[in-house]
Amino acid sequence: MPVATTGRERNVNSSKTIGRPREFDVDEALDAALVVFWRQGFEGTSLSDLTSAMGINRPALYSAFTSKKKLFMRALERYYAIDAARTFKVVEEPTARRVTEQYLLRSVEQLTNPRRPLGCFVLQSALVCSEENADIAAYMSGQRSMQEDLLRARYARAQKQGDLAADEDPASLARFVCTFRQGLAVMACGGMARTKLKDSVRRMLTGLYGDASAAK
Amino acid sequence: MPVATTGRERNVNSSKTIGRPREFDVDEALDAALVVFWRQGFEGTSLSDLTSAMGINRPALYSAFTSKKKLFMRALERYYAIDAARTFKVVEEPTARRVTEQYLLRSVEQLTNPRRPLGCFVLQSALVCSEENADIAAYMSGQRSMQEDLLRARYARAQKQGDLAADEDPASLARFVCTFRQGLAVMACGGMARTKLKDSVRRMLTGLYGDASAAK
DNA sequence: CGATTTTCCTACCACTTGGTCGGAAAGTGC
DNA sequence: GCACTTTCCGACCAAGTGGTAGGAAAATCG
Repeated sequence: MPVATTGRERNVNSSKTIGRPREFDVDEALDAALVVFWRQGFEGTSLSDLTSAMGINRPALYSAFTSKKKLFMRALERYYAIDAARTFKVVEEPTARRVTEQYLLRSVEQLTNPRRPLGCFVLQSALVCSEENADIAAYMSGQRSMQEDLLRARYARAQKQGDLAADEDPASLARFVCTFRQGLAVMACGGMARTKLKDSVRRMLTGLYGDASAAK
Repeated sequence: MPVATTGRERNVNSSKTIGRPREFDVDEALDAALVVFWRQGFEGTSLSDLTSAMGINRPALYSAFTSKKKLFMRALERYYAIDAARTFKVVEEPTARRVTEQYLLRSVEQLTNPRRPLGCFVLQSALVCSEENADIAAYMSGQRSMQEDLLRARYARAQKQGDLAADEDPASLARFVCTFRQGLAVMACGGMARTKLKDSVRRMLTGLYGDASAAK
């Protein structure tokens, strides 16, 4: 469930604001922060890493984003809006099978987007943390399981509509698909090529639906 | 390829060493360090976290293990020797199919060992890192791909022996199995129950080998 | 016993961490 | 022009980081 709405702030270009106008674009700065968190993880990213990537200085960061953790949460929102939106839309596909196929194929596209860091922000930005930041690791884990919930709900609906076998367990199926997709994310993070990931997806779909699966 | 040999140091109980005897057991301390790195990741673990868990003070740590990174590498060795050894032995199974089945089932056992932190040390201790520790993240990524190499070699041998279909691609198969196993590791790290992981493994094996797969 | 070797441990090091203060600067409305 | 509002930014903060120095302590050897 992407948290939606990026860019609440009035922008530089919107005419007539009172006080000195902000000299940087909030969304651009946020995107720069997102990329650093994505590459180095929450705990591997220092305030200095952030400010130099964002092109602003420390007090500007704090006045715009309050704290490192809040900035991270804003970056997550932006990730959902910019990078993950297309993947989440697979629940709109007409059949359960199409949902699975498109979920995995779009995941691969997303995980190996050449214009972005490799892998999955939700996975690698905070898989584990020190006690001090355990809340963030737990939050990200919750975000991951929400993807599973989304699929489970979609499969359950498909079952009601007779589009999924009555003896199938939607929760188990969703869990299985998500588990595999997390594996794709790990491999993508390690630099595995898109073609190889797609080959694995092809195998997965063959296992689920038989040889006649569409490999796009 | 587990790096083997833990415990090169002369131990407290081995009689007659010159100089003041060490007051802590090196392997016990190493194990305590392993657990902390496992739970919090390399960058999420501070020297203070380590010394308090190991029950020693800072100079003792440095005299025994040289540096934080070297200690981490020693912990990795110990992980292979203590936690992963049984999983790696699956290559000794008689058939390719048995190798796959046992690899996944033993992985689940290992990932949810109730006497250990959840998940996979090799995955979660350093999935991504700051630039300063990028070497560690890269090293761990290499360790993960060595698991894939191990399986690929085993499948290739099986193919030579006629135990794996001639038109099968051992590299692709190994990649697929390893990708799924990394997914299991992520889910285990997030607290997914052993029974649910085994259910996913059952699905995976059914997809690979058909319904008559042994679920142990 | 004293000399030697090794470990233990308090105190310390320079540097980085996340975060803030307060005045100068750049806009607005009147 | 002047009051007002907001941002910019150098300087600063306490606390924590990985790592070390150096003397006291505990063992062995002769």
